[in-house]
This record gives sequence, structure tokens and C-alpha cells, in this order.
Amino acid sequence: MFAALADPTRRQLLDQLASEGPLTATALAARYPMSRQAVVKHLTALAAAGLLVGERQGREVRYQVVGGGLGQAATWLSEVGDRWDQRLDALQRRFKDSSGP
Amino acid sequence: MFAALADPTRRQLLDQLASEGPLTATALAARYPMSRQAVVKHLTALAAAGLLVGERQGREVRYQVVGGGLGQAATWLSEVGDRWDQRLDALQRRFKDSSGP
DNA sequence: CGGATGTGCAACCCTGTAGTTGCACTGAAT
DNA sequence: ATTCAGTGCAACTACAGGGTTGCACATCCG
Repeated sequence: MFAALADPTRRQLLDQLASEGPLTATALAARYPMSRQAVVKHLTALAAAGLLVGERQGREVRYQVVGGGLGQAATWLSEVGDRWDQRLDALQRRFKDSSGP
Repeated sequence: MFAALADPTRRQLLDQLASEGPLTATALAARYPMSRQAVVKHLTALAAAGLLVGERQGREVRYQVVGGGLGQAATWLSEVGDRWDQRLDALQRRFKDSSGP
């Protein structure tokens, strides 16, 4: 899932879909200097990571962002951040204790 | 930077450093089924992404987490999330308007 | 000093994957 | 029915990156 976010193109794709709403692979490919299939691969990767869903409408497929997906990443980030903050706090407390009045 | 977080090993490494405090590359390598150099490469990648710093003490180098680094990732996530939420809100409003009482 | 321990650098496989091209299939329009 | 736009699948190339090994350099301890 972080692997899906690792590629800059995929982040851009996600960004565009988030701000412009559902689009088709062909429409997106027109905005990037790469082939349609390349874009499709990226979209598939993002969908596999649970960040997108593709909905078929006639002969086209509109991809749109799934809101909850990013939450997991955010959760992990804050967990590690918290652990590190706890260590920082502990160090600061110990420092205060040993140098206190 | 997301690329740095993409590898599971690197996330584990970050995790351990966040919860156990500064460690050397050799000490970390002892806990992983890979060579020391492999671990060093990961640590270097994390340091290049601004998530770690290595501090030399005599002949060893202790790596420790840099708190602010994760903030950037969190910021990006929340930005994209917000944009998507805005679109959702706009859609819901429009839907309410067109089907309202 | 000499040996042990920890680090740094470089060259080298090997797998994964981003990107391409080509072709077949399906839905819509004339 | 024919044509056109959009999609899907598969084979192929090429490059990045994870991992290894080998050796040289620095530092601590006897």
C-alpha cells in the first residue's frame, strides 16, 4: 500500500482523481506522457491497494478514489510518530529529573 | 519518501528504532535475516528521506528517528483525503438539492 | 604493537516492475 | 452491418533496487 503510493505518477493520478472526480483511463492517459496501458497498470495497482475502485458504465470504466484507504497509512504514520514522541518525552523527563533543582 | 516507506523491512527498521531508541547498523542486522550491508543500505535510504539521522560515536554509528519526517507524509495524506472529502460533500449537497422536499 | 570489532565502498547477480507495442474484444453510433 | 472509441490481455524490453560478497579503513582493547 505504501508501495502503491511510492510512485510519483500514482500519487499524481490519485491527486487528479481526488480533485476532479471520476475519470476513465483513456481520459487520464491523455494528460500524461505515457501510453494508456501504462496508466491502466497504475490504476490497477492503486485499486489493488484499496485506494481506487473502477466502475463500469457502458463501454467505459470510471475510476474514483475510495476515501477510507488513506486512513490506514495515516494510522501507521501516527503510531510510529507517537512511539517516537513517547521516547522523546521519556528522555526529556529523565533529563529534567537528573538536572532538576 | 513514500518510496522509503514502501519496503516492509524499512518500516520494521523505523519501527524498532522508534520504540527501542538509537541502535547501530550491526546491532540491527543481527535481528534480520540479511547481511549488515543490506541493513546499511536501508538505513541510508531512510536517512536520505529525512526519516533518520546517523550519529557517529567512536567507531560505531547510532541511527535514530527524526520526528518531523513523518509529518510531511501525513500532510500529503490528509490533503488528498480532504480534497476527496470536499468532492464527496459537494456531491451530497447537490444530491440533496435535486431530491430535496 | 597486534588482533578484534565496526564501518565504508565497490562490483556484482537477480528479481520486480514501469513502460511499450500489438492484437482481440465489446459497446455505441451512423 | 460497418465503423469507431474504449477496454483487456499478453509478450517483450529496460532499468531500478534489494541483496550478496570481498576487501580496505578506522577504532577500541589486550
